[in-house]
Amino acid sequence: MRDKIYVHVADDHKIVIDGIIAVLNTDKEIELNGYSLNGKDLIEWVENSKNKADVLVLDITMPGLDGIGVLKYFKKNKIQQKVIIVSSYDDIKIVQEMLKLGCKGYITKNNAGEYIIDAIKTVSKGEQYFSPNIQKELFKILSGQSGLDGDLPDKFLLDSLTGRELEVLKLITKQHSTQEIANMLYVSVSTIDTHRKNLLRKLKVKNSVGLAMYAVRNKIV
Amino acid sequence: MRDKIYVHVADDHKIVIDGIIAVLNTDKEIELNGYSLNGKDLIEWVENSKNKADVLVLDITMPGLDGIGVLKYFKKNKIQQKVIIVSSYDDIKIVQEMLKLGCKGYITKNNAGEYIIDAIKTVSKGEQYFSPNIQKELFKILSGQSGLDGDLPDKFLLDSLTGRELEVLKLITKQHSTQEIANMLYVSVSTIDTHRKNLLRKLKVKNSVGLAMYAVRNKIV
DNA sequence: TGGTTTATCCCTATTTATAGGGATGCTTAT
DNA sequence: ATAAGCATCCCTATAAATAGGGATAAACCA
Repeated sequence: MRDKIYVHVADDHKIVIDGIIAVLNTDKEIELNGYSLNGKDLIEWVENSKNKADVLVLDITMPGLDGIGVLKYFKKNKIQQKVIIVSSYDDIKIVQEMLKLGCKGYITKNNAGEYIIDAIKTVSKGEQYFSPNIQKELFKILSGQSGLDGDLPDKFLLDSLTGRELEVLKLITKQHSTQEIANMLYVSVSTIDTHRKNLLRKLKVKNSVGLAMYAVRNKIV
Repeated sequence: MRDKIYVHVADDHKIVIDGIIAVLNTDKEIELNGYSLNGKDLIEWVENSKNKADVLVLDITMPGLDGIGVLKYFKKNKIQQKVIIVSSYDDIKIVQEMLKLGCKGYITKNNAGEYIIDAIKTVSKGEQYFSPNIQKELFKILSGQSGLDGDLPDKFLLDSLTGRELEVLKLITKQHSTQEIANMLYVSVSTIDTHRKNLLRKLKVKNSVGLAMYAVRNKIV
C-alpha cells in the first residue's frame, strides 16, 4: 500500500482545479496526480495511466462528455474507480442518480474546500462520503420527509431524450417548422409532430419557445 | 499611494474563491481584502468598507443579486469601482453589455488563473484588460470580420425595440401565448399580435422560437 | 407647428402548433 | 422470451401564430 493518496481532478474550469489543488496541498497525505479539463481527457488518462489515481474528483457539468457520461462509461466498461462528485447541485435526486452510477462521494461546490480532504480520505478507505448539507438531505429521505416525487432539474431531463428527439429539438431552435424538419429528415409531418409532442411532455414546457429556452439554457445549441 | 493592490473577490462558489486566492497568493504585490459569496454581501461590504479595495473581481452568475446587478447598482449610485468580470461566457455581446455597465476587465473562467494577476495589475493602473480569447473576439468586431455583410449587429437591433416590444418579447420567452400576454397587459390580442409582428420584422427572425433565441442570446432574459 | 414614433386596435386568410387518441414494426435489455 | 423503449405513422379537433393590409389618438421632438 502506498503511503500517499493519489488524486486526479477533472473540471472544465481551470480556476476550480486551482482551488482544489490549493486545498489539497495543505494536506501532506494527499498527492495530486494530474488533472483533466473534460471527460474525454479524463477517460483517456484513466485508460492509459494504469490506475495511478486512488480517487477521482469530478465536476458534473463539463462540455462534451460530462461527469455523468464518465460514470456511465466506467460502469459500462467495468472500470473500478473511486469517484467523488463535486457539483453545484444540492438536489438529492441528483445525488441518488450519481450513486446509482457508482460514485462514492458527493460534495457541493459551495463548501467543497471545507470537506474535500475528508471526502478523499474517507473514500480512499472504501467508504462513502457526503458533505453535511447532503447528509442532511439524505437523512430527510430516510426519515420520510422527502419530496422524492418532485421533478428532476433540467440536466436530468436531458438524459431522458432520445437521439431523434434531440435532433428534432435542435432543428426547432433553428426556427424550422414541423413541415421543414420532416423534409430534412425524410419522414412524415406526423412523425415530427409526435417527436415535438414528446419533447413538450418530457421537458415539461408549454410550447416551442419553451423548447428553445430549454435547449439554449442547457447548452444544446 | 499604497504599495499593494487590494482585491476583493465575489463568487457564489467558495471553491472558485479558493482558487483565485491561491493564484493571487503567488504575487506579493497583490493582497486579498476579503471576499463575498453574493452580490448583496459585496455591495454591503463596498458601502461599509470606505473603498478599501482597489479592484473587485466578480462572477457574473450569482444567486440573488448577480454581477450584472452589482454593476448596475454601482452605475446608479455613482460608485467608482474597478471591476473585473470573471465569467463562464465567452460571448462577445455579454462583454459589450458588461463594458456598457462600466466594468474594466473581462476574463473567462477557463483561463482565469493564467491572466487574473495581469488583469488586476492592468486595471489597477486605470487601464482595461481582456483575456486573449476575448481580445481576439473584440479585434474581430473592430476589424469588421465579425460577420455579416450588411446586417446590423444584434446590439443595434436591440436598441431599435420600443419599451412595449421589449416587454412583449420577455413575456413570449416565458412561454405565454398572445392571448395570455394581452390579458396580462390589459390590451387586446390584436395589439400583441402587432407587437409580435413588429418584433419578427425588426429582429429578422422567422418565428417566436427565433425571438426567444434572440432574447436569450442577448441577455434580455 | 408639423412630422414621427408609439401604442393601440381592426380585418381577412392561411399556415402551424398543440392536444388527445391509437397503431406498428424493430431493437434492446433482463 | 418477453417486456420495454424507440421511431415511425395515422386520425380528429381546436388553438395559436403568421402574413398582408389599414387605422387612430397621443406623445414626442425639431
